[in-house]
Amino acid sequence: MNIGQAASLSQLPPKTIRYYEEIELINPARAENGYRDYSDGDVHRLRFLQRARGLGFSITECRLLLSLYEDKNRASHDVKAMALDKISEIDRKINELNSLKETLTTLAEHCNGDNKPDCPIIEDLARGS
Amino acid sequence: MNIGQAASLSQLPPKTIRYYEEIELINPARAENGYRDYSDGDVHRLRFLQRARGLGFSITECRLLLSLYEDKNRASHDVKAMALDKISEIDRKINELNSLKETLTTLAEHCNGDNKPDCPIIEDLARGS
DNA sequence: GCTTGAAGTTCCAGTAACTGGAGCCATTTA
DNA sequence: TAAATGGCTCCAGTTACTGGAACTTCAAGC
Repeated sequence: MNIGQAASLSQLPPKTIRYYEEIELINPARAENGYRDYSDGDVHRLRFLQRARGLGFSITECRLLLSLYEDKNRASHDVKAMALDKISEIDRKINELNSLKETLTTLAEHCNGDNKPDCPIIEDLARGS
Repeated sequence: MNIGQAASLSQLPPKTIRYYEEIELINPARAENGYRDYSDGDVHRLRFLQRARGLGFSITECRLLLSLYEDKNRASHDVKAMALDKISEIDRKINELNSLKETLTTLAEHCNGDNKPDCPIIEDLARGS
């Protein structure tokens, strides 16, 4: 498929997809006319990148995450260690999102009236985790 | 307190903190000697920024989130609408992190032996959400 | 009191990860 | 066949930092 379809399936702009090719995160085939030709696998990869980037993982971390699945040469216990490491990072992020959500929920509940109360909720948010 | 202490409390490098001042995300006091002087409130703000940035929110979004708490002039229903909007975004991120975590957990469990199996888990990951 | 090293300051240049635009070619649609 | 649409490359600009030079300030030891 062309880059446009890959873009709408992966939720990434074409510009970004071309950039990911430039930095060798993907390597799509080329059609006879010179157009990039994306496979379903390519789109899955792009979709993964879109999500992981949106969750605050750097390109380097994305490369690592991708390699966890794809690098057949790495020793199994290394894969496991890295996976476990990433899992605890993910747990941390989930906790932080939950505390942020809780704060926003409280805010939304308390701001029903016409006047915004002077809620110092940010203090709790910034303190906790 | 000086920038070094603010840095270690907020988990942000001093460079980044100075940059946040430059783009007017914080406005610390100055001591007589010209050193920046951070209050507890400043540190909370920095800590919040550190977390929100790490969760994939852009600087613009961080500004919005901060303004939700601090802008006394905005109408209450606007605050509520924005808060609810951010809450659904947070829910989406949490779901994505959970699916990513599940995938990595499966990977870690399946990669106990000496040889890494050829798991096509990435397919599920990239497809789902 | 002096020195020396760590930590602060500004300023400027460089990097990561895109993003927009010009100018050109290919394909689809009217 | 003409025009709109979508692809291509290349280059410049933006966002969000990050590193380094050159200088000042402070705290600790002699």
